[in-house]
Amino acid sequence: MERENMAAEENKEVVSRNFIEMLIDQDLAEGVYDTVHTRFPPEPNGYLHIGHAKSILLNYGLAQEYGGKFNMRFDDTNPTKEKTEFVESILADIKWLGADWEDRLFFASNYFGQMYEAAVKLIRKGKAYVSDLSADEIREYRGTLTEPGREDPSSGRSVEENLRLFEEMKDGVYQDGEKVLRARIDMASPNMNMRDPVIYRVAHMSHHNTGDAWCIYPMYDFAHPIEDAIEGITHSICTLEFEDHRPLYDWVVRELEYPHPPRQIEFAKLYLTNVVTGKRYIKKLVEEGIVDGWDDPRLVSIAALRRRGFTPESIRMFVELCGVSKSNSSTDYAMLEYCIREDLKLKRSRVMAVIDPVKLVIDNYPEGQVEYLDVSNNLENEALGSRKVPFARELYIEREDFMEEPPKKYFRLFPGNEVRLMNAYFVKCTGFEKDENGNVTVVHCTYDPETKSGSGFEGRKVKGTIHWVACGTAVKATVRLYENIVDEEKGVYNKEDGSLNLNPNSLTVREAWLEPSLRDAKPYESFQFVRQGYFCVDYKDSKEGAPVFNRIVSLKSSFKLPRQG
RNA sequence: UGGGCUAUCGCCAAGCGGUAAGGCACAGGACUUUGACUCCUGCAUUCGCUGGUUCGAAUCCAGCUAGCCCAGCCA
Repeated sequence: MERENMAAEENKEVVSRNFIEMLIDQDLAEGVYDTVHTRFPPEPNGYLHIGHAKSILLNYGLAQEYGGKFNMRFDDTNPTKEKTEFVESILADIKWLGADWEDRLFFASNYFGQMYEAAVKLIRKGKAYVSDLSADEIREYRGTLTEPGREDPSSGRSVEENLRLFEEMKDGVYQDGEKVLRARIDMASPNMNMRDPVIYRVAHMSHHNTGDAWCIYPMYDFAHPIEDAIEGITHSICTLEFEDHRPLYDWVVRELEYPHPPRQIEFAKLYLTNVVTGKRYIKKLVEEGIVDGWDDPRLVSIAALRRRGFTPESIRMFVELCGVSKSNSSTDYAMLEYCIREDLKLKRSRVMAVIDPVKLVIDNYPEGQVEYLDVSNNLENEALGSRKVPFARELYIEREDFMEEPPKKYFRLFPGNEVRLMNAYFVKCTGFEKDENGNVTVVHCTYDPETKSGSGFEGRKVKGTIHWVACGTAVKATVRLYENIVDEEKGVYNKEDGSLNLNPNSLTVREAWLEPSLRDAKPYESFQFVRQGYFCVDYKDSKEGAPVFNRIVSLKSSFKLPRQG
């Protein structure tokens, strides 16, 4: 009995809850809500990036955790910025991340009718009025951060007149900017958002969803609480910059008298160190041809991460590891790298690929002989099975795996030294050839047939093991190695003009030799190239029989080769 | 004295009055068919600063300091 208790005690996971969970627990305990219903409400005006993943996974995760529901909703209240193509890409990205909105896909624009009625209700209550002020005048009347605003000259209109004017706005009587509907709150509020915010504007423009049905569109601050209330959202989770808007959010749901008003909770955005997320910067990179699109593997859009070879699991792990708080923070990119390595290490085959080749000739191995070695795909995960790898007299090995004059503690190939060829035999370096420039062209060695992998040979040990690929059967492939696109030393942004400090070495393209089994690797398929890292087949540039591999992430290494030359 | 928010290790982040979790990174060591992985070990006498309350403060109070957000008919 006592032992059981102790076991139970040990198994009790010490998981601390984030502050949002604490608030939800409290709401549930106090009976404010009896369920949890969240949503992800992007505006379809661009592609999603790693920062959005946090919001998506947080909202979806919370709904899951509490057995509630999660809605997908496009916050498409401003036709000037929105496009259908973004709707498609956003849905694809969210699906890929694994958040499931089931049958609850909504568009704010489908609520325009209800929003119009809501505005009419406010007018009837004397809580909203039509203003004749221009945008510039409204700004003037709003006051400044330290001075209160002034009463709008139009604010004294009767309910009847406001109703008529607002209907005329809807009917297209007015030009863009000629009239707006304002909420009547407090022009002297220290919170700028409460100084009679504009809640409806005139915009004669086709909407991606409603076409030309409307020429007036609600503003975010008015529309968002209504969207949440209509859908029965309980916890409307958004980012910190909306904190100042919460009083307005609450004002709207209160004045509109929704029975179970949603509650807004804010959290800090996810930032990654030394990473470019700004749309205008990415646009510039694309326009200048520095990257090959918004899904260039060096970027951190969801599409870019997917193309690079990141998995949804790794991103979920990353977001979880980052945690949720209200302090502005910037997570180290190394944490993302850790997550993808962690996710892939048991899932992917470990294969041999030589990305900077030099020839190795085994002088005592019969010419023309080819041996098919049985190689495990992943020693830590037998479920991945095994494959046949051809072995022959002439191989490619990594250029850095041979040194004429080795530094201390170098235990790869050098004259007189013996190493293991991974999955094959011990070989002893007997010599090498150089060209007229002094570059090593061929390394010579002899092998010991006794030492074949798996034979149980225990006669002697070697300190080094190197990977290889047989020349005759190797597949040539393009391999792309990435570094940070910005210069980490100088900082992301140039202090003088705000431009990006680019890293000229952000992309290295190499011709590599691969095991023949990789000839038919399919787009998005990924592998661990022994010692080189994890690589994924590019979906864009690979052709039949000629895969292009993106390096997802390199492996950690505690051995650094001394500087060449 | 505009308002709001934040401040715990190089980076995230627990902690909610009882004497500083965890992860990443980093550094040692063991193991190893790749110097990876795995496994050990180390890594905040101190919580932005200064006072106060208390037997006891990262936690409560006061005052300061620093950073972020707000003056769109964007979201």
